[in-house]
Amino acid sequence: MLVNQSFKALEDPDREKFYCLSMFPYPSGKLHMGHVRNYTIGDVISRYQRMLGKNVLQPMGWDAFGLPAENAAIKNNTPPAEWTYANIDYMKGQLNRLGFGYDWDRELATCDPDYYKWEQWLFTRLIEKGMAYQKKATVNWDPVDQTVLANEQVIDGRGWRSGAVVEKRDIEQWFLKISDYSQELLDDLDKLPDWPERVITMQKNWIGRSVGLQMQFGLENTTETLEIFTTRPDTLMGVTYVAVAAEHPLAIEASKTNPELASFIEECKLGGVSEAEMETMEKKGFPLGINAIHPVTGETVPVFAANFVLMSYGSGAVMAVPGHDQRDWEFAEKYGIEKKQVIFPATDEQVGIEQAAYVEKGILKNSGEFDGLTSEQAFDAIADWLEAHGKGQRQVNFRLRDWGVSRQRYWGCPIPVIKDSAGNSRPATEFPVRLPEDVIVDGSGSPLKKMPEFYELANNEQRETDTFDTFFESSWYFARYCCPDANDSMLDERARYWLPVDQYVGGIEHAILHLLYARFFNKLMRDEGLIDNDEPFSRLLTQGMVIAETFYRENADGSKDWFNPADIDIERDSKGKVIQARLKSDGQPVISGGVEKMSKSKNNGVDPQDLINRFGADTVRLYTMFTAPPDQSLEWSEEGVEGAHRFLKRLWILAAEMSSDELGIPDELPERLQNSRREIHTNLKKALYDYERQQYNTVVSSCMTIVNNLYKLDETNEDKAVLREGMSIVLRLLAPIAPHVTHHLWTELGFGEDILTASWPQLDESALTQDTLEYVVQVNGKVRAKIQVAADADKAAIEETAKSNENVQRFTEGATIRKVIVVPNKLVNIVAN
RNA sequence: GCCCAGGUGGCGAAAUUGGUAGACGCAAGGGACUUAAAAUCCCUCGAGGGAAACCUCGUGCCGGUUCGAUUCCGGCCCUGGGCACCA
Repeated sequence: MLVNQSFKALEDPDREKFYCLSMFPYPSGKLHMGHVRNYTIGDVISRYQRMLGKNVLQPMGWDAFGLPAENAAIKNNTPPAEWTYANIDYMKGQLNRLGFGYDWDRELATCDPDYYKWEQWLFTRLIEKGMAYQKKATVNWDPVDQTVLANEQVIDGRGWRSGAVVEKRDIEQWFLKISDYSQELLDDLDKLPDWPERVITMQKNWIGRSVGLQMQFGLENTTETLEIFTTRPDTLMGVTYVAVAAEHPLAIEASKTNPELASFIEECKLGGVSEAEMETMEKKGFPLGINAIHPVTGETVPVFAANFVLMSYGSGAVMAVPGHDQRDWEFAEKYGIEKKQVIFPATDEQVGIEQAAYVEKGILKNSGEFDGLTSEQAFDAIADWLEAHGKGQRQVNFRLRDWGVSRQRYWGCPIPVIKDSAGNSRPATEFPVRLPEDVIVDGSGSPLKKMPEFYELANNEQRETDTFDTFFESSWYFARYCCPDANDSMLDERARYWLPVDQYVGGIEHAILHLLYARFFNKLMRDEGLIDNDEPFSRLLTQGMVIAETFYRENADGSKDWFNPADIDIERDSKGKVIQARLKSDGQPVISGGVEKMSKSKNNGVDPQDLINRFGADTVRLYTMFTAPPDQSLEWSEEGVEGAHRFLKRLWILAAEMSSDELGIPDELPERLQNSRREIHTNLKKALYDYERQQYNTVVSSCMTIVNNLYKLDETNEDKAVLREGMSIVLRLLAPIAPHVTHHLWTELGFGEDILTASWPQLDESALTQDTLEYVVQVNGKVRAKIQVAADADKAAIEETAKSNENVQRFTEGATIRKVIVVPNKLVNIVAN
């Protein structure tokens, strides 16, 4: 195939490389508009960099393991592998019809044993290094289907298929010690100046470094202690109770003699494990009938079991300060627990804790020897006291938790671990550990657990039947693209040539998890000696969602039927405002449900294939680039697509009426044509700037303005020369966005062989010069006039012209001019009163 | 609940980052061409007032800083993304 060769990337140490990567798709069936947008942005950047002369690599592949394949398998009775490979086939055809310049020789699919064998190998290395370990973790358990559910499969606390109330269950799982890299993952964010600020902030908050105090509360009548961490030691003297997880050993022990507590603990097992659910559910607790001993005062405070404390995070116990933490305040209010105010405002302001917790920092009172200290001073004083008394120590804590990579699913990479009859694990030694592909999935239990031919080994040993989290595969694919055929190692020297990725493009929804895991994996691979770079992605562009209007009718039972926007007619009033929407087929009204992310459930998706068939790939690409800046959401509009199509037609017609004579710009041009050239080059300047800052919607605007100006030109040879120059500029500016049309016109007009290898247009600064400039004149900040001033006029002359303007005089008459501000080349503001 | 964004004409948006608010496009209205329609081309297009010149108001809401605020600061409201097993 021709496209294959044009975009084949070879390592060439003599050329500046540019690795442009778009997040690979999950092969769900067919491309959706979100893919089209993502890959158009990536392709525009790749072609732009290529026209700048760089050695560009743009690969594509498939994030092929995942839950939807199992769901499709249940629904259609097709093996996940078969379904996945068929989807890959179809979607690859679609990508090619959109004209994306991929090096298909580097294509990879994560479900290919030649791919996943290397992550199995790496995982066994991590086990040997102690970077991977096993521990119990809580999952959503569907008691009817006897299966683990993803958070997405828990709807209102119930299993999506069975409808059964979901329970929490602790099972043994594999973890990666990402927490060992917390500090480096945080620090290295400073090495990423070309990442969006919001992504950096989100990652920082997610890693969540805090300096606090780890301390031990005693327990009455035992020698045991409770480990507790706090970031607010200054409020320690306000502790009035301690809360432990419902499944904390202390709670379990107490429940043996307390049936009410036992049933409370049972109740806490209901519901899912997601943080959003944990944080928004009603906070409940139950006293254990045990007291904890305050480490400083020695006073006793009651211990509660609480549903919002999780056993698997931290030590499963928290101290509670109702006076200065809102959640603790509400809990204390509910259970009649004492609230103690120990922090007071540093100002004269009177703030109590009767209505709500006082969460600000301030001055300590009611805190014994710490009275009068500020919160900051108290932090150190209390930490020193506890350290001196051996009851606690300062500690840096991270919110980031170790990454649980075990999944109790079939369609994933088998975890390469073998267990002996005693349950001891050892890493596998031969790779790949191949996933059987001819498998029946029925939605109950784990298919691999029902396949002795997979897990049974000699000597009574068994294979692990869990598979990896699919984030595992997507955490290193960017490196494998550099050397997808490396047979002897995970990566080879070619990875050192191409990495890091110069530009990564993908959805904002990946701002935290995927990007953090990929950064982590990059460091794991570096520490394994496979690559040298610290960070995988130098520059990041997070594109917004594709959204569209929704329309529905409500049925008698309250359910809704959703109609596709393509099947709706819109009526507007004389100002163009929408007054009514009707279904085309029956002419009856439908209700507008607002603008939402394109989805099957709201039936507001648009099929890219249909668009390509009707308008061509260039129109679809141009529309997605023009309608919104890449990082904002893009609202679908049929009329907008027609507008993009209209522009390409205008470009085509203008070119068709041109001659291909090579006319140069004469040294002397009439003022009319100097103005035309100034318009062209002003817009070229904007477009060059916008290409660099990746704001492609205004690149297209500038191109449209240039074309509008070219349409105004006359028939003289001088006009034709300006037209030819303008056309050569606009074609190259548009080439990365609409490659097919521009390539055709480029060769047709005799500009060159291949626009892809054409030189990037250069700005002619001399075309921008002007004899006179327009200044805006303001009086007290309000625009009162526009004046023409010679370009070389000095400040005094500009002021004089401004003051002498008739309308300006109207507004300054009778007032004293206090100040005149002149902003060069822009404006004059006269301050008068 | 917590973290992060974003709110500008009828609509998508722009404003080179503190200096003319609304570029470019869509929709709408008027006109030209046509027997007619489509296509194409030309004009109008934030709101209110005024023959006009021009004036007043206007960038989610309230307040502040500044000669000047869509842009900076403080407080609210709404919408969207993420919250560790969707990808």
